[in-house]
Amino acid sequence: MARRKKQPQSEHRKKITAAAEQLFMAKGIENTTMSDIARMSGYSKATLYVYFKDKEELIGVLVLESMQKLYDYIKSALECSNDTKQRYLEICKALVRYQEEYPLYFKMVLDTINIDFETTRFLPEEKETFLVGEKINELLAVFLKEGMEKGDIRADLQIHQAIFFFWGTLSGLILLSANKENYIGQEMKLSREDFLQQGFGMLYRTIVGENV
Amino acid sequence: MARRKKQPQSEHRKKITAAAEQLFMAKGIENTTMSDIARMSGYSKATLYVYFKDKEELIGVLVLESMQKLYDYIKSALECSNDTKQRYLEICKALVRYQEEYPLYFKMVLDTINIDFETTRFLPEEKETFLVGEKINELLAVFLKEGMEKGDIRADLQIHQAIFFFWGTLSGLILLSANKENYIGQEMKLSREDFLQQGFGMLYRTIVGENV
Amino acid sequence: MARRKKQPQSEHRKKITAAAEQLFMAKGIENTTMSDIARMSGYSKATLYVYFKDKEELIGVLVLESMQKLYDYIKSALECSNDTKQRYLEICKALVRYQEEYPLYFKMVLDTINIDFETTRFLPEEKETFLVGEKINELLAVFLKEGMEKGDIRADLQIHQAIFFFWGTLSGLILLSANKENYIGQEMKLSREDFLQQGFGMLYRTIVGENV
Amino acid sequence: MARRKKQPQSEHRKKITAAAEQLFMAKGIENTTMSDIARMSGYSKATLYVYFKDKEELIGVLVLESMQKLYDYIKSALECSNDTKQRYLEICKALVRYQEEYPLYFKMVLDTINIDFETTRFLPEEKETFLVGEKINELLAVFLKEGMEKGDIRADLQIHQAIFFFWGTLSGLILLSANKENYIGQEMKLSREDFLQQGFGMLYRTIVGENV
DNA sequence: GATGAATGAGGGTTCATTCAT
DNA sequence: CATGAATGAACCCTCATTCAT
Repeated sequence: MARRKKQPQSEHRKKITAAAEQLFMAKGIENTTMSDIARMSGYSKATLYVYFKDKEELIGVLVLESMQKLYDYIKSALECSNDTKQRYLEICKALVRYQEEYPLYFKMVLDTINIDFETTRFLPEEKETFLVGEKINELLAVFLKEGMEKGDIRADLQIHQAIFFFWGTLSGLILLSANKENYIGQEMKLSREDFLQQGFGMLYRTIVGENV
Repeated sequence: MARRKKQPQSEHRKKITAAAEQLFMAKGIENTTMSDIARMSGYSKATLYVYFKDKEELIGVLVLESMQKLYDYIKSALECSNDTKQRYLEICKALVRYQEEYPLYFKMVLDTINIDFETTRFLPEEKETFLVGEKINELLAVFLKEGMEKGDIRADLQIHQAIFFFWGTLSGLILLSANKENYIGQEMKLSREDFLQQGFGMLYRTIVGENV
Repeated sequence: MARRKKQPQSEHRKKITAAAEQLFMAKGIENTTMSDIARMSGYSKATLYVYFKDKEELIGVLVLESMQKLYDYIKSALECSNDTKQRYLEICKALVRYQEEYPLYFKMVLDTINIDFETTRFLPEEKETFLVGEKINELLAVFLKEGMEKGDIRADLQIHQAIFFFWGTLSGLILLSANKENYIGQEMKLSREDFLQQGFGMLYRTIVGENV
Repeated sequence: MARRKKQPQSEHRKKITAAAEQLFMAKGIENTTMSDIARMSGYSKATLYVYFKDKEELIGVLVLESMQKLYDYIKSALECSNDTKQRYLEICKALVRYQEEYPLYFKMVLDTINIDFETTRFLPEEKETFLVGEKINELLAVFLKEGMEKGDIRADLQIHQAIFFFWGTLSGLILLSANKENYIGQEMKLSREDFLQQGFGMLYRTIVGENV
């Protein structure tokens, strides 16, 4: 799945991505120039191109890394408890945390990734990102199945569908609450956290099983 | 609804926005240059600046127009029927239609609009867009209230919260289904439409009243 | 000497030049656009070109007007008194006043006007400005002659030369004192006025006659 | 004298400033575009921006260089002789030469430089230019003092004042004679040189001492 | 005469990218 | 491997000016 001689992330690549990360966060991806990254990472501009094919690849790597973090977050979330609802809420927290740490990639992941790998040109990193996404989906599938077995979750639930349903609704909720935090605070008498908490609760009810 | 110029939307502005619209759609906003727009609209680059202060204003006008369309869609949706569920589903359809017609603005509206008008610099178009958004929210508030009165919708629902909940979840769902249409088709045996239909249904259940 | 149908400055032309004047003063000539002038004068941009061939002509007219003012100032200065020194100092004051009122043209008059009318392309206004300049020089010539006759001014003075000498030195002094007013205040303990006063005095001594 | 880059004046900067110089001279600063400079210097437009932050800096460097030349000229002038009058005339010659070689900067130096460094934004080059100007003033101060000690120059002369007096009058004279050379030739029967020579002589008399 | 409409011809500046060394 | 040096290709925007009406 790898390509570039994978020195375990060549130290150099790490320094560069670290610098890029910081700058992307501070000024946005579009507003960060390769010069900026060169300056901050301590390499020359040309050297950046030794380690990365182009700016796109650099971004791709960062997205991939963030996706791997998300995988870790969700994995941890599932290990936190055995209670289905508890675990569900931990997953939500993981997503919130991801959005807070990587606001830029959160959107990208929802937007462009997971494209048709037959028809579209794509970076190897994108494919890998997709694969990590798949692994996350598997994690979620297992979680749902276990919940169903316990009777905590509706038995008639279509697992794949539910996963997508949650991806969509949860990310939509989180994104909105992030972008309109002020507005939410003013209109309702709710903090972002409380608003999300309630939203998460409502969504949970859509899959909740009979025996609850 | 206010226009700066006397001319009832000076034809020219229309031609220009139409060209811009098309190009934004095809290549994205960032990748569309004023030269592109000039070429496609049949005007010279300089003429563009006669009718629009700058690229930003052009975009702002387009977003505003789309928002007004969305308002119309939702208004129509509510007039379609008296049945609460029916009306809800029509609203969802309106959103889907909006996303299909204005995929670019759909994201923008969720992202950046509704900013703090005290602290941030903003275009008059942005403020107007916000105002139209408010009008949409009022429409939705009335809809929910009526549903509650009929007993179709839970009496304990916090209206403002519910509106935001739906903005977030519905748009998240629609966006996801748009971006990953292929993937959805492959993974599940579902068309985008069916997937959305089910999703809309699940979300409706979160607010459904006792007497149903 | 005139060309353009001389309605005695067509009212319209006056309004336009007045607007231009004000803007040139406030923002500099280069930074004032024809649009600015149109807006401020209440005419359309195209109308400006009905009354003036181009921006250059507009400037030319303004310079000419200023030159005519300077003529008036100097004429008045000479009528103030019969004492040669007194009159000299009044001329100096006239120049200072001119520089203060028309700082832009002061420089232009010294720079570019009075060109070779055989070899160079020139505006009719430029020629007229030149002619006013000549009239000023005649005024000064008479002044010097009268001073010489009274014995207040050296008898061996070459009149034309002296006039040029004073144009150069006085304008140099005035310009410098205008541009470096702050610096002068700090370095010496002198106001601009006092510095100029002393300078004018020193220059006067270069032409002063025996019987003083 | 300080250089930002390590390269001992990177050859490239020299080529670029040389091209700019030539073009500024021929067409004026405003009418010279970065494209012009690129073409003439043999670099691409983008390369210009590698070596200079922007057009302003390019100009600043040129002005600074010219100022340094002027310093050299005046220094040499003072070393030419021990006779006060002789030295004075050499200084005048230095100024004339400077004006002939750098007519553009001659004006700029008199116009805008020496600004308040507290209140105004300025380029490092501008500050340096100012500093060279100060060094020139010191040279002149020493010259005047020596002349006073010898009794060649009036003992009651205020040195700072005199320096400014000469800056103003000499530069005014030189500028006028440069701009109206033809006119001078026609009106009087004098070459520019002779006119200046006489003018310099007259000005010298304003400071000449008792024992002459 | 007055102008609304339109524009040609640039302007300075930026940036991802390349390549010889 | 690392980079200094160089650039092509745009980009957004401005302005004096023209011309049909």
